[in-house]
Amino acid sequence: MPELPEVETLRRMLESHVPGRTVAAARRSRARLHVASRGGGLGALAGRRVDRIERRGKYLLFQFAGDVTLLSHLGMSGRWLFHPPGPVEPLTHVHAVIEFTDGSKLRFQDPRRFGQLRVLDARRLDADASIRRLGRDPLAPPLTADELADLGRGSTASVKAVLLDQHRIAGIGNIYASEILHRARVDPRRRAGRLSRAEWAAVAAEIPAVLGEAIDGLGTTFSMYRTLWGEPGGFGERLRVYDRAGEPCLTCGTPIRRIVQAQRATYYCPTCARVGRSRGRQQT
DNA sequence: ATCCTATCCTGTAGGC
DNA sequence: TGCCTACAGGATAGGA
Repeated sequence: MPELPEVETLRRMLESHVPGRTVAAARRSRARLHVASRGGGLGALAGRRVDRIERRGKYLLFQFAGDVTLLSHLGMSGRWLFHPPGPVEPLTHVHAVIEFTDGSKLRFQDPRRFGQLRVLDARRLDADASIRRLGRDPLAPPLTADELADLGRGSTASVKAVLLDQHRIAGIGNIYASEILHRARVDPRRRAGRLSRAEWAAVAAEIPAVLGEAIDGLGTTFSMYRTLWGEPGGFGERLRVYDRAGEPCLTCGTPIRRIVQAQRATYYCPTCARVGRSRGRQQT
């Protein structure tokens, strides 16, 4: 479900409502998430005040007073929902509840259970292998064409696989990889090591453009994703290729093609990608 | 090292 | 209506 724009949307909403609140009780339900918690249960959060909410790639980090971090990954279907004081509707697949002293609460819901929740020592986040191996955030500051070319240099993997590799770039997922490459007019099947400097420059320009617009739209709701208030994101109607197989390209009218790479759907316009291939050879 | 495949889990949409 | 299959925004272990 969630890629960088969805997680960042959640982070901003959490950041404006949660810091300053103190945990009265936090518990994890019996139904376990696929990746088991390490470093103790959520009980360690009781009595602690939330200082701030951070993001690393697709991970959310709740920073609590006393150097305690709650790490959360939404997997494919995870949601954080915020509830003001008062009764809440019952929900299935709720794996964790954090109650604050004022009666408000956060619930973590994740039907597919690919999500993650871990309590970590804030001073030693790198002790967590998944955090330690994360590549750099593509937005802060924006990746340059040179950095991207370095990340892809010598790689025989597809350029789409490189964009999706969280050890290289932390935050781009399956929807935005297709959108970025389409707008950059790069064929997703190209081997990353073969891209020209001009192609990397186009990709570098589209990464912040696409991710930024998606953040402005509060993310893309394809099916599961909801904001902190349970609302869908608005960027879905601005997708140009994802889930549009057979529909006309908004640029040239060619039917959008769906292929499978590494068992995951990729969408692209074959005409736009071919036009982009010749860039740089036709300038003055 | 790098790349690719299979796997974890549940819900939903579409074909019959 | 029900049954079946295919597919879904993720990361990761293990094999080539």
